[in-house]
Amino acid sequence: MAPRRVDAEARRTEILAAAVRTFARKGYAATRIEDVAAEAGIGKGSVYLYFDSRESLLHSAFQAMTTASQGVLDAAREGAGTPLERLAGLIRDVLGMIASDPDLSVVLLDFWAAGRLGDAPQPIDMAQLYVDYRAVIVALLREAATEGTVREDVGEQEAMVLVGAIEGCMLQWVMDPRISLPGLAEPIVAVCIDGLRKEK
Amino acid sequence: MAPRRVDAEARRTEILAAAVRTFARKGYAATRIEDVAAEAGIGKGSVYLYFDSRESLLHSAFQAMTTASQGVLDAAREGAGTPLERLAGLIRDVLGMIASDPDLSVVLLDFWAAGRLGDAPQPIDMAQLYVDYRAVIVALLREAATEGTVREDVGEQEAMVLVGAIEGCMLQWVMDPRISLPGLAEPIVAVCIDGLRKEK
Amino acid sequence: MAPRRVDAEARRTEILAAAVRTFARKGYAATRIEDVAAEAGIGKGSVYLYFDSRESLLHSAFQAMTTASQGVLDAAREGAGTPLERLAGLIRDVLGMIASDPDLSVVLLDFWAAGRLGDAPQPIDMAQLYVDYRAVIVALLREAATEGTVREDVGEQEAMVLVGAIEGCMLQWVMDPRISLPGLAEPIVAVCIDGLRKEK
Amino acid sequence: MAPRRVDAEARRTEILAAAVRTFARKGYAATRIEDVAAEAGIGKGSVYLYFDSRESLLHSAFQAMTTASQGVLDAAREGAGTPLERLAGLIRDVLGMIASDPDLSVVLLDFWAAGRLGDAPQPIDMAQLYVDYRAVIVALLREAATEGTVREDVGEQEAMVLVGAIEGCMLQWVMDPRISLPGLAEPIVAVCIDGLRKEK
DNA sequence: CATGAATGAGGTTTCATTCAT
DNA sequence: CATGAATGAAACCTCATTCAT
Repeated sequence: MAPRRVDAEARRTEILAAAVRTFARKGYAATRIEDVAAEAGIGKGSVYLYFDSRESLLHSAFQAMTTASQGVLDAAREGAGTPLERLAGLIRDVLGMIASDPDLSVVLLDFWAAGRLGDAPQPIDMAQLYVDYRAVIVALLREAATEGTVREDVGEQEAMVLVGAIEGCMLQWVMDPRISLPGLAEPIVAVCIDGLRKEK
Repeated sequence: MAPRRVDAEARRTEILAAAVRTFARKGYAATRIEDVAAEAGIGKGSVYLYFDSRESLLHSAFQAMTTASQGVLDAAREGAGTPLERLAGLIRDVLGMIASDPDLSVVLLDFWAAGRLGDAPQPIDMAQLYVDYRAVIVALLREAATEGTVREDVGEQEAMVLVGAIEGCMLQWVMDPRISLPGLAEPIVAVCIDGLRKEK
Repeated sequence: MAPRRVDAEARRTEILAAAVRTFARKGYAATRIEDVAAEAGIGKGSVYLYFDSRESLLHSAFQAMTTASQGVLDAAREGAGTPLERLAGLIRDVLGMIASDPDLSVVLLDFWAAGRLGDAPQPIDMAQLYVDYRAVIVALLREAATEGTVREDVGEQEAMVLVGAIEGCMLQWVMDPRISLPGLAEPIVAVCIDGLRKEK
Repeated sequence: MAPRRVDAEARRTEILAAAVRTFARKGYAATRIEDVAAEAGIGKGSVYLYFDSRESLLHSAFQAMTTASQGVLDAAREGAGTPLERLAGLIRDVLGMIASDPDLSVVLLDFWAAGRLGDAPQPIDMAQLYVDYRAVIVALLREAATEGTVREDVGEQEAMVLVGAIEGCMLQWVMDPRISLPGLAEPIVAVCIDGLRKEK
């Protein structure tokens, strides 16, 4: 019984990867289950052996991205170095993670579009992901403020700007893949942490 | 005849506004032509007297947003004041424009998701919009560099960070409307232009 | 607005009639929505303008049969004549009704088979129909008992036998249409009311 | 080898019993091969080692019922006693047989619904079963007529009424299991053989 | 023999679009 | 101009059946 649990898990992962590739290429709305099956090299019905529905494919992809993001956030929470160094590290890690799986990142566009429909039992809750991001960043900024390396009044709004810069850069990269995403890490650090203005 | 023309134009605008409201509420993918017609208080077939297809409604909404954006960009190009003042003004204007028509901004999620499908005769070219934004910002930054108010090496990447911060803040606001969007203008200016670090 | 309410009602009736014909010919299980549409001479999608689902077609057919049956039962309740005459009239009326719309009667086979699945919001409740039949027949039998024309102890069980004879004869007729259904009315009356045994 | 044969036969019987239970519970239309396999405690594919198809399960169940019925009919043909006693015995035997395997009887609903589709190589021929029933009953009635215990003119139609009463009572019991089916044997005998009317 | 993963035909239902009124 | 009934292409999902293990 259950001859190869590993295989079933692996197959599920293969299908999900095929789904992400297809979503990235055609967009979630235009992707048919049959497209995913063809991309995975299996029959249409087989997709349903591993996923309940087309929507659950999207949701599983979202879960994968959430898990990866949490890993990055954990690293930032537990990392070593000064707060601002860890913040810069977080920025680099996030962009690196995104660049390491471009397809999944492109599907972010569909997460955003689909996320607002709260009908699903487990909706795609991008808002929560941003809450988590901001919480980590706010903590780092407060720590830096305590150490006197940033302004005293930094808080939630500054975290929004930082998260925004990251997400907004990724967005521009998705729209125009000629942009080098990891190459944007330093400019983000330089602009948002070190400041645009000339050193006095 | 002339008044007719006005009426037709007005009717078209009404329908488009109804479409944007509906897209904002249910998302483009879940919006049926009949939903738009009901929101506009007209019959389903009448929508087709003013728009070619469901997709053209989305495209027209995109055009409206593009037009508004160009207005803001033109103002920044032609505005008075120092370059950094004009850049700060641009940031405030963009967020103000977005906040002034929240529904249209929510539909941005659908522009992003639909934009990548280049099949349409008139694709939704968000990438170009960001190119335009960056061009204006780069020009302002270069001007400021010439004046010596910012680092000499500012360029395209810094513009991406600024555009990213704006778009990324808007994104967070769309996902969580409790955020005050105009209230984010100053933090963006403070972080990205004035810098996070404590004044020495 | 609502140019022809009558037409819509008529169209619905036509489609239902087409559905009943198709169910009678192929059985409910083997009938596809497209079969019904073809029988009605319309497009597949048009069926859904008038009925929510395939199942609702069956349910509506059931309603039609129920309504017809209630008419016959009302006639028996309010009829004139001795109780046994009215009972005989009921038997004749039921068989006449059935024979007048053979298709609908054939669909009874599907009502029976589908009726037990109580998932539907308005299940096909044949059991209730038989309860109603038996109630009328018991009332007539009790009346006859009071008058002394039948045994004192007649009751629910004798009503079951009578209902059974009617339904069972109809069943045999459905399975073998060469049988004359109205021609069975007198034998039922003769056997169940007048008795099989030779007059002493 | 010989014991193998027995095992195979027994396994087939088990599966069929599981199928009948499942058909009775969910109806044939809603029963999946997997449901039957689960009920039998075996794998889905194993069902196909013993039965050709889903439909053949239904057909085999029908065969089982037919065989049981033929046994009852044979008993009536060869039984001892007066014709009317043997007829009464037949009625009791049929109801007893039905009550002894309620699940199989419930599946009658599906035999009826499926029986009319003559596409199958071995159709479910309920009509023939009723022909057989009537033949036996007609023979008994004619014999009774010869002996002078029933009217001279009894024939096919009276047999239909008797078969109808039996089948119709069973139908009501299937629809409403609170009814005691064996308890209906005496009322059927009393009404259809002894007569409803008061003894003079 | 036994299994259950894989398949794809087939059916239901939706909805963008058309067009007669 | 305005309408909404009609259409049928298209997509989801199910499940009977097969077959490699």
